[in-house]
Amino acid sequence: MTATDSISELRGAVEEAARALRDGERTEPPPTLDRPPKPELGDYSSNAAMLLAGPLGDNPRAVAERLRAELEGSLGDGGDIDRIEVAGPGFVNLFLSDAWYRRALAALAGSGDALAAVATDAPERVLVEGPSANPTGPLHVGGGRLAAYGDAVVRLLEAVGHEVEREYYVNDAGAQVGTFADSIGARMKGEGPPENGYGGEYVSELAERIAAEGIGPEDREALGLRGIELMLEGVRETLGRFGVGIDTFASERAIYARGEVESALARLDAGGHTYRSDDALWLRTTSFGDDKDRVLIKSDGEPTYLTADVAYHWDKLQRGFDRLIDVLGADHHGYVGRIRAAIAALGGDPDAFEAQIMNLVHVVEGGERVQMSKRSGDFVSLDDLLDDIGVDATRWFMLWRSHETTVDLDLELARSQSSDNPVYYVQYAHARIASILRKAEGSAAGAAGGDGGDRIVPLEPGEKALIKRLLQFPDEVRESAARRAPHRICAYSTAVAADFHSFYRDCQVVGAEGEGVERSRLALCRAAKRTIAEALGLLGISAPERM
RNA sequence: GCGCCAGUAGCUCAGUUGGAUAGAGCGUCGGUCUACGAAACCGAAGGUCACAGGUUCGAAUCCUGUCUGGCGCACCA
Repeated sequence: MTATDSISELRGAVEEAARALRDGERTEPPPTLDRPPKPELGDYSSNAAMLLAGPLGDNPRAVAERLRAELEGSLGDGGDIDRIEVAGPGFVNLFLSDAWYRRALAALAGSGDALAAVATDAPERVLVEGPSANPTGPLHVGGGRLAAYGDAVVRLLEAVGHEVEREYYVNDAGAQVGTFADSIGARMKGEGPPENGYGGEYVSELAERIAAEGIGPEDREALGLRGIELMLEGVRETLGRFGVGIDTFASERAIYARGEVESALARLDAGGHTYRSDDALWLRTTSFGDDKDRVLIKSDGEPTYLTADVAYHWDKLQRGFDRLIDVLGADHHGYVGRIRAAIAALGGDPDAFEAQIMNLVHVVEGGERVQMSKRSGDFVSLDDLLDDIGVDATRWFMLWRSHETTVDLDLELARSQSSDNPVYYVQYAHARIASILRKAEGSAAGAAGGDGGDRIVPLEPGEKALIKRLLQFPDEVRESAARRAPHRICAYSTAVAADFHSFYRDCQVVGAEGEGVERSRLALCRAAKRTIAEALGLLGISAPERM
């Protein structure tokens, strides 16, 4: 038996009862099985009667009564329920027995991995691209948010059984490389940055380092290439330190070098999707839902950024991925229509392409926003942030809000190692449990293990609440993965920690009296500890044994 | 002007295939350490879910319109 079975069994029983009332016909959408808002309303609750009222032509409360009779038969025989009530507009509320809770806990304790049960029935090959920040400077906090998010989404997708690769697209071609080279060259000559150039302190350091390698300011190409190479090295180091693994770095130059841009252009041309106007080559993206057509080759003969990107996305599809997820900054959201259109024009499935738009992150200190601008060089780099508040707090504060909303990262809050800081709150719960388990190793019950299945003492409300919370984990992971919403995992782990702390206040664990009580509470502690660790693991955050 | 995102407690935000009296953290006020970690717990105050219509047994959630804020609307990347 696995952890989800306790919930799935109940859900199945409700669906079964609903079907019985409709002579075997299934109800669409399927009835819910939720936790009601208040404990007086039972352990679990279903809206099945309201859904059935229409088709059956009966009022919801009457239908609910019939459902209750069905369920009392099916669940009652197994001794799973204390009682069933009909309430409100027609909710069917289930009050579960201690026997059900003991079995649920045994199932939790018995499965070595809380996530074992979440596998999807439709695994996909997915490529997640991000943060793909320009290699003309170090990663800043915005890139860090893209990286943290992309990485958490990858972990979620892998947890539910998808086959995922992570890729970083390197813009190492085009005009910006020249600008970057000029900026480095200017520094070598002791000059300020050129107009629209890069002026950060790191450019000076780069200039020094590259000069020492014997490359002079006049060698523009070598300057640009080497500069980007070195920046990318730094990016890799930062990402590594941040716990973000990238499987492949895809080079824009390489896309050109392999002739993929030409072949993409040829394919678009052959499909009749391009035309010439004003000396430029245009892609008719409006045929595929874009607002206006886009230029592929400028009148000066140079391709646009879009052209390489189209070739790149086509390349990704050709590599056999079922789904492409691009993690993009909010300032790129105008871009997704073009890519979709281009994919369609190339004959691909535009729905295979999915853009996750990340909103901005503002670093706040003392109520004021710290300014960020790569051009002036006055920005908070991800490295600086990691030095300041550490990997765990950084990841937490970049993930705990929906990616669609802007987030203010309050340095003082993130730095504080106190109860104010939610990441420590969750980690503290984990460390506290670890401490209890260490203490229990000496006791007979702790050494014996087991799940307390022989327990006859009734369960406390705090124990039941925690068990229900832990049972929720697989659904939470599935939902978070499906919606690409790691912030839900932050909220969930906070809730587990809160439920644990309440349980801990009410229930003595080590040395608890009563047959099997200590054993069952230790089993609950182990399950809670493992769940917190796995939840934090999905976020790339550590779960310390001590703090 | 057009598009995307947002508008929920004093602040920061959760809350989507439509469910019961809308939640959490911070802040404020008041309690709890001679038992396993007080980095914790318990309680209180705090809401026209931006506004107006609509859909139905039921709307923060779906539809339409309006207002406000952020971002984007290149032969830049």
